[in-house]
Amino acid sequence: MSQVDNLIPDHIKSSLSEAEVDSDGEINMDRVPFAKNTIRMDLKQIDKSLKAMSAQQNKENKRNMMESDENQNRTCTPVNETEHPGQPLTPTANLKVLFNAMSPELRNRDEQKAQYSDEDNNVSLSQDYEFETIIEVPITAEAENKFGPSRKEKSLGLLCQRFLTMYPEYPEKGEKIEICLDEVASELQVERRRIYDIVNVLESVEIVSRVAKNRYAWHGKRNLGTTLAKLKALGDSERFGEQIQKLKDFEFNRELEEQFGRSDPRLKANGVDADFSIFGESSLFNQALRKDKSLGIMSQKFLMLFLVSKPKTVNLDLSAKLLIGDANIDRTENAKFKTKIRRLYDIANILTSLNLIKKVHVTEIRGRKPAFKYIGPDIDVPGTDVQLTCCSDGCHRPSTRHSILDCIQNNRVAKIIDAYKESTPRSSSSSEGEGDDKVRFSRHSSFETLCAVASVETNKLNSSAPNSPVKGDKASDNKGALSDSEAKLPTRGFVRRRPGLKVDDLSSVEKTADAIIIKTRPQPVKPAMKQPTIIPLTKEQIDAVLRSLKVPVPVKKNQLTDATTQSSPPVDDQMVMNEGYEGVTEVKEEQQVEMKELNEKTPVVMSNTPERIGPKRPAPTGDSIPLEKRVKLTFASPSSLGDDKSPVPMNPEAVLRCKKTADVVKPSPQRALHLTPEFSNPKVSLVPGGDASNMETEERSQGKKIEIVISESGSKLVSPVRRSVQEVVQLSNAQTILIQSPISTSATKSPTVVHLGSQPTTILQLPVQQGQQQRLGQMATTTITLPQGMQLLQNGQHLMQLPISLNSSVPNSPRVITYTFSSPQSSHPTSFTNAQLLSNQNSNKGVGNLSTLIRPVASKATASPQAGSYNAAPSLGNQSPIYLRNSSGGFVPISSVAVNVPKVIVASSNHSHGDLSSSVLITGDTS
DNA sequence: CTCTCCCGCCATTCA
DNA sequence: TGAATGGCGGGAGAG
Repeated sequence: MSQVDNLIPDHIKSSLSEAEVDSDGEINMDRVPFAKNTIRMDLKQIDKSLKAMSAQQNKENKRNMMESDENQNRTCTPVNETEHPGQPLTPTANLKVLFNAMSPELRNRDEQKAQYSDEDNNVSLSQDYEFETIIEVPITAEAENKFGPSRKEKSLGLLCQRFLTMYPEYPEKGEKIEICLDEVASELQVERRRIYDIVNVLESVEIVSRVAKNRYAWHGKRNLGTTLAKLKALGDSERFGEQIQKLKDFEFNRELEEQFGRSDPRLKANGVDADFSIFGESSLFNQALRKDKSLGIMSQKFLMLFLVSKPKTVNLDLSAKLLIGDANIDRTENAKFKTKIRRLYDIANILTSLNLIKKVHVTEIRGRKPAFKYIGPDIDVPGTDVQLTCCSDGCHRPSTRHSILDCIQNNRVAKIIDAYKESTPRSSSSSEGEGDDKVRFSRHSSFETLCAVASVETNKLNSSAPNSPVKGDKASDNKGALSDSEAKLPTRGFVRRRPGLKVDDLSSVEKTADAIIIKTRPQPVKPAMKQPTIIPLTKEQIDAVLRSLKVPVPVKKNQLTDATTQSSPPVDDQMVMNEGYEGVTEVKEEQQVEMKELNEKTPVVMSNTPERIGPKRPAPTGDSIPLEKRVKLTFASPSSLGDDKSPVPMNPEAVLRCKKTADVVKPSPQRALHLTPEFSNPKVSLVPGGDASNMETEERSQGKKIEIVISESGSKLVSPVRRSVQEVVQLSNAQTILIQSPISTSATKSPTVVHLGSQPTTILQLPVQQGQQQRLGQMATTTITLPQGMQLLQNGQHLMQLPISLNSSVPNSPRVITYTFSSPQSSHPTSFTNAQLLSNQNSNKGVGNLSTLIRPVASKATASPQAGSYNAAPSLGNQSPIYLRNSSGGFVPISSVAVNVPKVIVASSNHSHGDLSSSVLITGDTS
């Protein structure tokens, strides 16, 4: 140490804090970062470097001061810092030189000392920001790293934070704040290049918007909620959630193979191992153009991934793959991947500083992985300050190279706008925004078009009235064929209606061009039962958002029912309307029936009343119906039938409601059909803290929700004629039944009755295909997922308890697991072993969410011949099979059982996902 | 070693 | 045409 000590000039020594100088005057090099490795150099060299640096720094400071005065309002080109080779001009460059000369810490201290000795304290902050920071940092072990412009201190996130502190988070209405990039760069003492990075991301969330060269308008976070909502709507419309889920399945399966040597056949059968070119098909994820690689657009896509994911956690690898559009990209070799990761780090750091995301660690099969979790405003809950306007400040802003929300340069948006213009002659009356706050920033040459678009959007918002021409046209077209206007719509989907769809027990029916809403009796929404799954936007808002983006949305006849149709994950289906939204208040109270159209490409009506649908629905001829459809229905429970508070008259018809997003020309990317969405569905709605009695009450008082998913298999491995139905029946806030039954359209005639809880009678009727699946080569399975404790009929007489004993080690050793359950009425315990980790994609926040599915593998399959291709069956031994009873009095034997174990895959640092809820998956023969 | 991500070259876009 | 932007990847700090 003494040797090193001798190399340190006295003036540097004196600048060291006491913390680094021992009582005997000897420098404690252990507390001087980098000193050990860098301080061995000639004193003359050090002094020379210091002098050069000091002189240069002073020169730089003077220049900056002059420029600062000069550039108050001018747009200027940054000084070319490379004009002086060998003579770095910027502090950063100086420091780089210094780093080679001596410890940066020592150098900084020397600088600080010189700075503060030569100048008074009136030096502008911009001149000595770093120094000031350094001076005031207490010298602690943690703070040591902050001495000097360490790498962390120069991080983009920190820089962004400093940027944000320069302007009000929520500026007053009408307050116009302009940003000069030069000033900011000067203020923050960074290169312009870094400012561009920050501004681009801020622009992507509409915190700023560009108004002219070198000038931006500051909006703060006033538009943040709206922007996020738009991103979510766009992501939903593009069904990115499904894609993400598919990719997660794919990744999970691959890891499964790597770790355990086998993948899940069902996932494979559902196409999870299909190539992921679909990620590149979407224009939103098309990286072909330079502008599509913009940091801002990338930021929006990145945010979108969070907004549509369940849970809102994604890792960079997954994001990069999605953004690149190649799931098989080599993450270690591929330069493209590395670059993408770099950019995502940049974005993530900025978004982190915006408190939109935070870094977490996710434990997966292969271990702990870093990831980011969305922590921004929850746009899934009511109360979100989402305005009807494109932007909350009334400024129709999204017109930039760096926004996928750009409705000017986005062709699809433009086409939609044109279509609306053609079909809707209207005078542009603007009601958006606050009249006194319509600040429009004109940067784009197509500003006029921008205004036109804004007007169109406004009209669209206003056109929610029943007499909208567009609506009328669309609504009148209910013959199953595409109307001209529909065909013109540049949408990804198209409407395929089923005329005359009827559903029993409907309290109201809504028919629109692309949607059918089936309403049943209203059921009172108990405050305590408010679901965590709330869609914050009204239908009008969603429509407006979708229209402003690129997704044609149905024009509703009755807006009272529209708020329920936002495409969103099943979790969010519990729609509790926000009272703050006028015109939808009634809906709020009676969200009895929800038809959720999850697949925008295939708006096909599905009903659980086969006898009515069947005749009007042509028998499936395989490829005759290239549609995927999901319809979610909620049926009022008998006890609630008398409480009809619905203002909507009963109407025994169903309304097809589906977004017309299918691309008529381009075949829709095939979608995997799997249980994932349902399993992950927080719609299970386990209310934390809710007790059993409450659930029981709810079970009786509330209606059941049935989600029917009819989809053409997205897998290349299965027959194209295969069709499946998934039904999720929410029996209460705590119980969900999921039945997956490949059916033909005429096969939904034999509902299965599931006996639940204390309900003595029928609770659920599920269409079960009979005798069709084998002929059609379909997977003959009926899958029911029951939460822990749910009871099933056994032999049509007994309720069978299915207690699941979970071992905490299960998640870590999924290969060999034995589960045993028994019926209280039966002395025959049933067990199965050799369960297989099936899926990890369903980790959701909240109690009862499922992330990992364990199901038995085929080794002990005892499936009956009717079990078809399904290869999983429990070892039921010699005991009597467990049956599900169908409505016709027959019984459907259960052929397999699986268990949903607690979510273990995703574990944030606070372990908020470590619930031990579980459920049972029962597979039965459908014949 | 991998993970992060700063840095600035230089291509592209803009005015 | 020069200035304004910003894509990109080398390479180094951090862990």
